[in-house]
Amino acid sequence: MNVHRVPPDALGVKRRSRYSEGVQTPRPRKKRATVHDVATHSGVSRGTVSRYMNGERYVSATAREAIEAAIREVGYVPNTAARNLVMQRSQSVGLIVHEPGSLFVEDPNIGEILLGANATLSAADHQMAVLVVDSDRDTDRVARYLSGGFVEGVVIVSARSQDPISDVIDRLELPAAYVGHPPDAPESASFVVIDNRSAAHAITRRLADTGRRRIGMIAAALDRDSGADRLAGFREALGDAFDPDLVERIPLYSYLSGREAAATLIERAPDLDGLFAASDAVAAGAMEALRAAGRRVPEDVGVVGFDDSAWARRTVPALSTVRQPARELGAAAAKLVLDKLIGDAAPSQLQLDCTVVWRDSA
Amino acid sequence: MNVHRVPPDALGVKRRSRYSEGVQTPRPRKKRATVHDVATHSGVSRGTVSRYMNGERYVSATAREAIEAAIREVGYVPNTAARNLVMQRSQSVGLIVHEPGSLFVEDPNIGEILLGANATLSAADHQMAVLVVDSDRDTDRVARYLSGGFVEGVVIVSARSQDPISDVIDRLELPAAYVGHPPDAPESASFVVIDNRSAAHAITRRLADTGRRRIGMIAAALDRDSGADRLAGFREALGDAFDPDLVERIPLYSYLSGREAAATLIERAPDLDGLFAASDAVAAGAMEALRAAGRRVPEDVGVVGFDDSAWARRTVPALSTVRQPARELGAAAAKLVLDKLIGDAAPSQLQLDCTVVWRDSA
DNA sequence: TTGTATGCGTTATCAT
DNA sequence: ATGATAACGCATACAA
Repeated sequence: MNVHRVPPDALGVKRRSRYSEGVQTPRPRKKRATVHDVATHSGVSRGTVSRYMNGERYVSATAREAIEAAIREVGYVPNTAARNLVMQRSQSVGLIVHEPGSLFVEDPNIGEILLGANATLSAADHQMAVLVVDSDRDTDRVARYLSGGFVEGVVIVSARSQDPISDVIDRLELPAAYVGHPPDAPESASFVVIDNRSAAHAITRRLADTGRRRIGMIAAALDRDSGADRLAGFREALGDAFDPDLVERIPLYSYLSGREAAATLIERAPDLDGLFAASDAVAAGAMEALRAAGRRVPEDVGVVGFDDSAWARRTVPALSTVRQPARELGAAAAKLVLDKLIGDAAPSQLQLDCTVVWRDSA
Repeated sequence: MNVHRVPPDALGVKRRSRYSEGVQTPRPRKKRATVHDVATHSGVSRGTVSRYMNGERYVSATAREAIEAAIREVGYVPNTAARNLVMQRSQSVGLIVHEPGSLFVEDPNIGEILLGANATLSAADHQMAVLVVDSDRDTDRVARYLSGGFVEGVVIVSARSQDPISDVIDRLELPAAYVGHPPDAPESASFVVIDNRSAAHAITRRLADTGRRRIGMIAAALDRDSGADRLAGFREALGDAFDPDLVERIPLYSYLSGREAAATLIERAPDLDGLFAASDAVAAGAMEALRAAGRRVPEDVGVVGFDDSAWARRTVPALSTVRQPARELGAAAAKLVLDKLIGDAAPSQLQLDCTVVWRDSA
């Protein structure tokens, strides 16, 4: 009956009463060799072995050789848990992915973000541990994990509003950096975001420059910064030519809503000749609707998307879109955490530029 | 000058001499409250606090209240590193993703595998930590991490041939389960695989049953079991009708190589009327090439893929393919590790069945 | 250059 | 029901 309590108020998460539901047979692990074993086998003291391990000077050649032989002999492998305990550092950083399952699988950026963060952390010799939060139970357990000294800092990808994990991070004063900007983000955190507004501005401008007169938009996720900023950029780029009737709003970035929205839009405005979709998935859906309505892309309607995801290369014709520097986002977030780890870098907000990728759909 | 040596022979990996390249200012962390603090503040002993934390009986109501107040007061959060050290368990399992970057981003199954593994581990209240191996440096660091008691077991996804990580796992006798079957897998490990051969056989058979006479294949990743077995199943299904000239080989499962390979193939064999692509991404690329060459799918050429990834539903027409139970693969692998953690389950090999999903492309 | 002793924060074993 | 005390494996200040 192995029950462990996390102090409720300290973490601010619903307390879990049990570590494990089932039987908890503590399986007898093979005993591993310790510094002590190496010391006795090599005839030196533990201190000297430790010094050897940490590469300090003042280890004689004879001692070194004896130690190396002993290590081989007993098969010594350092215990990092002990090392962490005494050094108060783990050389590792958590990366929290907080997404409903389907999105995690679909989102093309997430993998790149992981890779970018890992590359940066790796260069600084920090281990990245990805923690996926997929249920309330996960939330709870991850909170315990974070509080346990496993990680020295954390990168958060796509945090939710009112995310309990954010509370924990805040309370623990864990150095953190967010990719994206959750509405209720803690003051102490740093952020890396893309400049949605100016990117939307740029691609809309470019669409207009191809001679399109009646340009509409399918705006999505207006409750998030990303969605709202893309609409703002679109509006800004069009200036006086902006027509509210040409904007169709949908809640999520999805293929299906994109298809429906486009159908509605061309019915309302048959003279539509340009379309900015808030994401590539939306754009793909819209292109399908346009095709079904007998409009040719790009001849009749120019279509542009956002993300440069796998969708963009799959549509026919290939989609003109905005490339999100996903890898750089991950790298930058990791860098921010590392900075906080070294000195006490002030919370900062980084904005990365996107690039327009012009293909055949407009 | 913080240098740490991993005993070369114990781990069998190239030894890293330094933990970090740059300056290593050990940033003064905020001192966190300990059991000791809680004990003194509440007027009970450390033992009692520990018992309270672990939910054991024999804690009086008065003691409980005093402890709870003290915890709130000092903001106590348990230190898992210390807990791990004394308990010799971390309640967490590593999941190693060993992929070249691009593949990690492209592979639709990896996300599902993660989710499946996480769900299973989560149910057993174990934390999953995803470790991505993307460079030699990563290999080294992950080896250290594994040896450090951070994780009690490990799930390995898509291990490479001669993977140094596998050596480490073997040497540490870390309970492990592989998703997929690396050629030089250690005897001690367990595996979860899909039956690539018979799945390839089944879908090829079905393709032939639609009346196709000249059936080709784009075979990928032949250095892995998955790739080799799919080719074997294809060949087996065709029997005497198998024509080596109709097989095009590519190194990776990718859209672009699929497109190129298909172009080559129809040039070499213009009478091609059926095509088995080793993955959906490859199939999508192939369909693009067929379209470009003026062939209609499925009228002129029937195309089938493998994976039932997101690709399969994006192609026009929708792709007939083989569904990989990716989520179940992850779940099963995690379960195997958990079993080893509880008792000493013998290494086992699990084979999961795939199902043919027949859509419109053939 | 090396050995000794102490502490890191917890759990566990004894007493009481 | 509770309090002392000994581990856990390692790093390090200090003594030698």
